[in-house]
Amino acid sequence: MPTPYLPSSLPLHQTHLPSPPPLYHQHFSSIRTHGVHHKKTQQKPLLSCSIQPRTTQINRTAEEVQHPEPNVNPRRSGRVQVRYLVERIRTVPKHDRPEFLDLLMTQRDGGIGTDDSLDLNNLLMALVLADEPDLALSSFSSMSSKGLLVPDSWTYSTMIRCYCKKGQPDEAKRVFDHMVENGLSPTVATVTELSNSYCRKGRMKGAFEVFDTMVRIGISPSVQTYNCLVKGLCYVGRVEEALEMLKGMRNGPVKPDVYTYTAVMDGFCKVGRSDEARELLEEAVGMGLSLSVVTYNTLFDGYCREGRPGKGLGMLRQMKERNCLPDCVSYRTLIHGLLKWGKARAALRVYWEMEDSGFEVDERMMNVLVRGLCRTSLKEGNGSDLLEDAGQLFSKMQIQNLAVEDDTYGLVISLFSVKKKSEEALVSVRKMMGEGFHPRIITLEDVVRGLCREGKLEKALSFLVLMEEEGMYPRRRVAYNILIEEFNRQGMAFSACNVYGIALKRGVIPEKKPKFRETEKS
DNA sequence: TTAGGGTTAG
Repeated sequence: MPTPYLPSSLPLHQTHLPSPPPLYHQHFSSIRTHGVHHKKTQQKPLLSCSIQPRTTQINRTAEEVQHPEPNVNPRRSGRVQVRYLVERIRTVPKHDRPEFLDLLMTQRDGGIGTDDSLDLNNLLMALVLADEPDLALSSFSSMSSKGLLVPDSWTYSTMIRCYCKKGQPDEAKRVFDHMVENGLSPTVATVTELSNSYCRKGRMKGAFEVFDTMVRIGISPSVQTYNCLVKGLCYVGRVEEALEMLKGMRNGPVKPDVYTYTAVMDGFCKVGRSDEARELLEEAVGMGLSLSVVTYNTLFDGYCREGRPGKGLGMLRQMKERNCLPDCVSYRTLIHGLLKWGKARAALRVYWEMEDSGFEVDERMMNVLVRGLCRTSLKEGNGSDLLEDAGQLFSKMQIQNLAVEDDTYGLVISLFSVKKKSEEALVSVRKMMGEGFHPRIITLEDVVRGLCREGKLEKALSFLVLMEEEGMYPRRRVAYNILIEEFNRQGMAFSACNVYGIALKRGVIPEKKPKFRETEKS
C-alpha cells in the first residue's frame, strides 16, 4: 500500500532543500498555494486571497449559521490561527468534518472569514489538536496531490505526530527518515515523540534506533527523551537496564529528574521490588529533587500489590510530613489495597481522611468499600462492630444517589440478616429488585434464615412465597428446609407442618420433616 | 514564527 505521506504527485524535488529557492520560500511561509488552479483564481491564489467583509458574504453554510464564530480574531500569527481552527473543527460534528474541510479549502477566503490566508500547516496542526489524525493525513495527501501544499519541516513534524498518535511508529519513522535524508531537522520534541511511540509498543529496538539517529544528526536528547526510554525499558521488564540508564544520567549532561525516578520506581514496583523503589525515592530526595504525588502513588501501588498496604499507609504519613499532599489516586490506591488484603478498618479510616480532605469518593469506590466492610464484618461474626459503618456508608450512597452494584446489595442484605436487622434486609431486597437486580439464592436464604432467627416465621414464609411467585427461587427446597428446621427448633411443630404442606402443594418435597415432641404426640 | 514530548490506580 502506498504511504499517504508521499503521494506520487508530490513535487519532491522541491523539498530537497537545505534552503529553498527564494520565490518558493515566499509562498512557503504564508500561502502554500502551488500548482495550476482555475483561471479565475490564478490572479488571487486560491487560499490566500483577502475577501470582502463578512456581511456581504451570501453563501454561508448551514454549519456556519448553526455554529456562531468563536470569539477569536484570527491574525496571521500561527498560534492564533491554529487555536481558531481547532475551535471551529470542534464545533462541527465528527462525521461532518471531512466535508467541512473541503469547504474550508475551497472557500475563497480559506473559510476563515478574515483577511488572512489559510495556512495549510496550521490546518493540519489544528486537525491533530482536534484529535483527527486520520483526517489530517488524508487532507495532507489530497493537498499534496492537488499541488496546494509542499511540505516543510513543520508539515513533516505534524505528520510524525499523526502517526504517533495513531500508534504507527513505523509510518512515523519513514517520515522522519525522509526528513533526515532531505536535510530537514525535526526538533527534539518530535523525535522524542517518535521514539516514545516505539516505547509504548514495547519495541525498544526501534526506540533506540531513533535515539541513535538523533544523536548522529546532532539533536541533543532531552530529559524527556531519556525518560521515555527508561519507561519503555521498564514496560518490557528490563528494569535493570532502566536503572543503569538512570545511573548513567546522574553522571551525564542530562540529569535525571523526578519523572526519571518515578519511572524507574514504577518499574521496580511492578516486579515486586517496592523496597528498592523506596530506596530510589530517598535517593531522589537526597539529590534535592522535590517529589511529586505521583512518585508516592507509585510506591503505594507497589506496596499494595505486594500485600503490604500497611507500608503504604506509613508512607502516606511521611509524604504529608514532606509537604506533599495526597490526591485522589493516593487515597484510592490505598483504600483498594487495604481492602484487598482484608484491612477494612484501616481502609475506612483512609476513606474518612479522604473525605475530610474534600475529595469526592466515586460510586465504584463506595461500592468496593461497603463490600469490604460487609465481608470483614461477616467474617468476624457476632463481635464485629463494622455493621454500623457499613450501614452508614450504604445509606449515604442512597442519599447521594450513587448506584449500588448488585454484589454490594447482596452483601449488605446478608449482613443485615445475620445481624438481626431483617426489616432492613427486606427493604433492601425490595429496592434491589426494584432496580432490576436478581438477588442470589444465597442472599435469599440468608434473609429467610434471618427472619427465622428473629422469630418472624410468618414473615419468612410469606417472603418465601413471594420470592417464588417472582420466579426468584430455583432452590426452593433449601429454603423450606430452613423454615421447617427453625419451626422445629422453636417447638412449633404445627407451623412446621404448615410449611411442609405448603411446600408439597408447590411441588417441593422438603428433606426436613416436622418434629413433634413427645408431649405433642400424645 | 507557529505545536508538540516524559510519571501513578482499578
